[in-house]
Amino acid sequence: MIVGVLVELSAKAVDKVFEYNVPCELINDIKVGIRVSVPFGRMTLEGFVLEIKDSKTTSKDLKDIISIVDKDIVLNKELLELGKVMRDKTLSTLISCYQVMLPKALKAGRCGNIKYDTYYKLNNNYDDIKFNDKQKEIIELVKNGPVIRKELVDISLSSLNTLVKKGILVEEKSEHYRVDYSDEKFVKPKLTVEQKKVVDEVISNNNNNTYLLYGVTGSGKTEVYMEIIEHFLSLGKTSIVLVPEISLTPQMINRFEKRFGKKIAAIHSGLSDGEKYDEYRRISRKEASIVIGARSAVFAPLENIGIIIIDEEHSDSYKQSDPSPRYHARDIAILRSKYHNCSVLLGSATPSLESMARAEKGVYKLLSLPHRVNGKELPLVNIVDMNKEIRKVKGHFSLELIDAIRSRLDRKEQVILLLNRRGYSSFVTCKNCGYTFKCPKCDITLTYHKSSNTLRCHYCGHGEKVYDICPSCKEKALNNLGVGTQKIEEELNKLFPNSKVLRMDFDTTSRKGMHEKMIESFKNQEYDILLGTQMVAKGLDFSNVTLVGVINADTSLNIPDFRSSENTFSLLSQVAGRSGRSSKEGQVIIQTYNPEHYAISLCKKHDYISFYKQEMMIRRDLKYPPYYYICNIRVSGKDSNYILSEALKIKNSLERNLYSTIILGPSSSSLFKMNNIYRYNIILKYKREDNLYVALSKIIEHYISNNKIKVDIDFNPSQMI
DNA sequence: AGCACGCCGACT
DNA sequence: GTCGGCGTGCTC
Repeated sequence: MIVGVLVELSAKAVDKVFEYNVPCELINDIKVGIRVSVPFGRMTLEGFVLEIKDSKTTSKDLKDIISIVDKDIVLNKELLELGKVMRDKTLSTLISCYQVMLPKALKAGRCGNIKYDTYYKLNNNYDDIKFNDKQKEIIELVKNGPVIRKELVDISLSSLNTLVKKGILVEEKSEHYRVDYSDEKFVKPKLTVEQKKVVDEVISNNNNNTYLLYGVTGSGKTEVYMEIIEHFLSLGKTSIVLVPEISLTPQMINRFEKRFGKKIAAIHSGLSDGEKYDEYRRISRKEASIVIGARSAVFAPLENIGIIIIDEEHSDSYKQSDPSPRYHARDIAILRSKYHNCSVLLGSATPSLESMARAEKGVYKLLSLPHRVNGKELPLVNIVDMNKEIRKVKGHFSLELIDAIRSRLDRKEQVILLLNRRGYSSFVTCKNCGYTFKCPKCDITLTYHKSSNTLRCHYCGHGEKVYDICPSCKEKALNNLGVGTQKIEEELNKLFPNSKVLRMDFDTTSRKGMHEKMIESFKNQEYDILLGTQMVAKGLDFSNVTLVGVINADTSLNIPDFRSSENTFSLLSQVAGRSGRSSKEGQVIIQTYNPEHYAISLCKKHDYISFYKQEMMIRRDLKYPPYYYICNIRVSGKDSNYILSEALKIKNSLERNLYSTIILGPSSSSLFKMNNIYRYNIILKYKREDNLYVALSKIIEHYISNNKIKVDIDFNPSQMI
């Protein structure tokens, strides 16, 4: 038997099928999609069997497969095909596409460990032997059926082994899952008319549709998801729910567990590799039929999928950007939905412009939930103009925000404060008027480069000198921005010495389980104020929170990215939605130096539609998505001169081969020199370019086995650093 | 990724 | 004359 094997090395040069002979003793166990161990050059590698080329013959020119790694298939037919489409769409290696689908324990070159429970039971014919007291005790314990080892208290392993040796006891092993879900029953809430309508639409139309569910914060999207899942469960179909990792908290998993019990498998970063492996096996064995997880859960090996749900669909966490393959979970979901002939449901209070535009064109079907389930209006949003407040503020707090916090503390209500700290790049603003430097061609914030004391645009490479006088108000008040949560915490402690502040940011939540613990203790009202970065904005549901304060709305607005307005609008809307979620009225206070910016003023009105329309006009004028696609070509290496000259060559070659594409750059990256690696970006903007994949593949081909330069291609990048 | 092959500089 | 530098190419 001859099989085609893809080995575990993720390099373009070896990203192809190699043929091997299968020795006779392995023939019966060989299946497509299995993991095998093979000799490769002087190495021994693991890989996946992709095809059975010839079931009869063998060839002298081929090497033999060494062994089969695990007896079960790790990649089914659907995933094997999906990987090939992914490779073609992302221009990455096939092996990397397969590896990203699997939990660590099942990736080629890794091994997982399975935990077992040991049981002891009585062998059928054991009499006519003399027992001592200990042995009689054991027999007494196990005579009514198998007993698990850990329940045999005070009994040593050696006495058990003796009985096993004598053939009196039989030892049995069964797999033990490290994660367990309760099966408590739960009364489901009654849906509103609005919610029911959405559910009916999705379940009645049992076709291959992509729905965009635009539902305001607190409109009960999760309830809708669960109702739809239940419907498909009753038809014997499975479901996938994708959630941004940050909102995949025990609080959230609990809601699904209460409704579906052991039917769910939740895959999140809080699980160990072993626990993830166990969850994955429960899915493969059809023991779990509802998978909840972050981006990679879109590859869950479910069969007979009824619905794929992507919650907070605008979240950039659905795009994998760092290691290749640079895929978007939404694209994968849609590909899988075609295979399963099921629908995809994208949900958000602030849909991405791409999705909304598709819904408008009729590519997606638009559904909406315009009201909150508690019947309350969305919270009142007050904008504090920090330009006017500047002489009255104490540290980073305006008097208005201080008063509002004080009144909640007096009423024993809770406060969430958002310190907006998206991104890492530094930019220059005017302390006096809020002016920021923008690129005249690209309309994005210029980034400050300390080494050359210049401001640069990362899109087109435009650069200008830094002045210390603001061109707008002529004051000498320019500064580099960036505040930390510790600083704000100190200010809070001074302003409200009797209040308990819980600080939640990357530093305080990096220890395993801390994020969950903090959310739990804030919910139990052990703290008065929750101060945090982006992570306090999503999905949290605290009934006693009646005030949300945004310390600095502008930071995300000033990020050098064409999506900065969109990201700001959605962040502010999301965090505003944390206020007034139960019977008490909610309020939101947003501090900003740009009160008239549409991303902020329209957030005050909770007016997503107007924001969408205004932002779309800008995107059209500046040729950004969703009007144009963007592709980023990142060229990196140690020799700066060589990298730049090759980047220019790439640009020239693209200019010769592409006809309707706008080519920008090469421009130096904001992390221009990182670990002594220099980076340049070439950005492509195109509507339709038939020759694009061919042209880009040729470039990749050209640099195969050139280790002085690395060329990475990112279609629809979420950010371009 | 590894490892061999191969073609030019400074050495016993 | 040889040792070794690492650029190039191959691995079923």
